[in-house]
Amino acid sequence: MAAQRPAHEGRERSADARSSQEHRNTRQRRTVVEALDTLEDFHSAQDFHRIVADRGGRVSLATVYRILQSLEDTGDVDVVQGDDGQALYRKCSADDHHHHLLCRRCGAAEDIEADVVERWAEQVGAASGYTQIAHTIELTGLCAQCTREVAGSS
Amino acid sequence: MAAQRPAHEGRERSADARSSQEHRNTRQRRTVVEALDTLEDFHSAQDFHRIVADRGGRVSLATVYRILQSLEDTGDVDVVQGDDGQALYRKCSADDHHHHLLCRRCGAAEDIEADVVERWAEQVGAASGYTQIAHTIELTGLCAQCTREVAGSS
DNA sequence: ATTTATGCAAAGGATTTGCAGTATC
DNA sequence: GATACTGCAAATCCTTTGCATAAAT
Repeated sequence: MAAQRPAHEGRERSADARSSQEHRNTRQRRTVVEALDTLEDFHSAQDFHRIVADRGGRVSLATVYRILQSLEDTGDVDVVQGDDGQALYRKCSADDHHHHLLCRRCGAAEDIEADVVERWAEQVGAASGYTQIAHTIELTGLCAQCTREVAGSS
Repeated sequence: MAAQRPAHEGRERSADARSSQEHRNTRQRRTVVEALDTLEDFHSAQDFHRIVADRGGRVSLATVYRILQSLEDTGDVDVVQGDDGQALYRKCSADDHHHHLLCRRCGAAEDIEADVVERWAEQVGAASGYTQIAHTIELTGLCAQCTREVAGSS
């Protein structure tokens, strides 16, 4: 019923409620985490599977899903729901809350901090009597590069 | 690849690029649209199918999907991707661009206009050299009612 | 040795599509 | 009557699961 909601809500999570569970340090887990660390932007589980495969890693799709899910539980990845309904994962780089600006065409991603919006969200929520406001904010557009390319070909 | 993007982008759509196509006025279309008009908050296609059925309407699931899709194209519904990856539809009450504040607990939804953010989005995008900025902004929280109820039971 | 993780294949759930039949314009 | 719309069932796509096996502690 509720709409999209990224792993990170507007609220901060207690710094100890995540990570360092008793996960077994398997090759596939290491492989996926490494891929995750390498990539800057959001990718689907299927993407990770392919990416890992391209790099010579061999991890079954089901396992990729399981690992990603486990990382989601421990708060080590950000998750957003893609347009087409597939879940997109990205390493949780900063511990602080932040948002993204994605290029619709090439997938590039930039982090953007948004004090303004943080405040705005709290404000609007409060005005309607809502509490525990969390927000999902994603900006998409065409990066400078793609803007040029698109202009050139049209 | 790109992240969630609601029916309404940050851009305004030309007031005539939507609605009033040459859709045939079929019983099933009327039925679905009526349900849509009745309900205030977001519901999945499957929800609509069931709701319509409960009211005695007989519209196949596939058709519900097709109608909802067509309404999306004409800009007559707002669409957001639910947590579990299912698309949620709601009638587009206002003609202007707006966002939502949803209650995580009871699903209530409020419209919120957000000039501030509109401007902010443009600004941030431009600062990074991005063009054609679109934004997805969803606020979730606990409505006043639910806030009370939750407080009472914990 | 125990216990958790992995692979594979099958199962699920949401959404789409092909096609023949039907309703609308 | 032509054409768009519907229903049904099959087909996709993403994701989850059951189960036997392999690996980690």
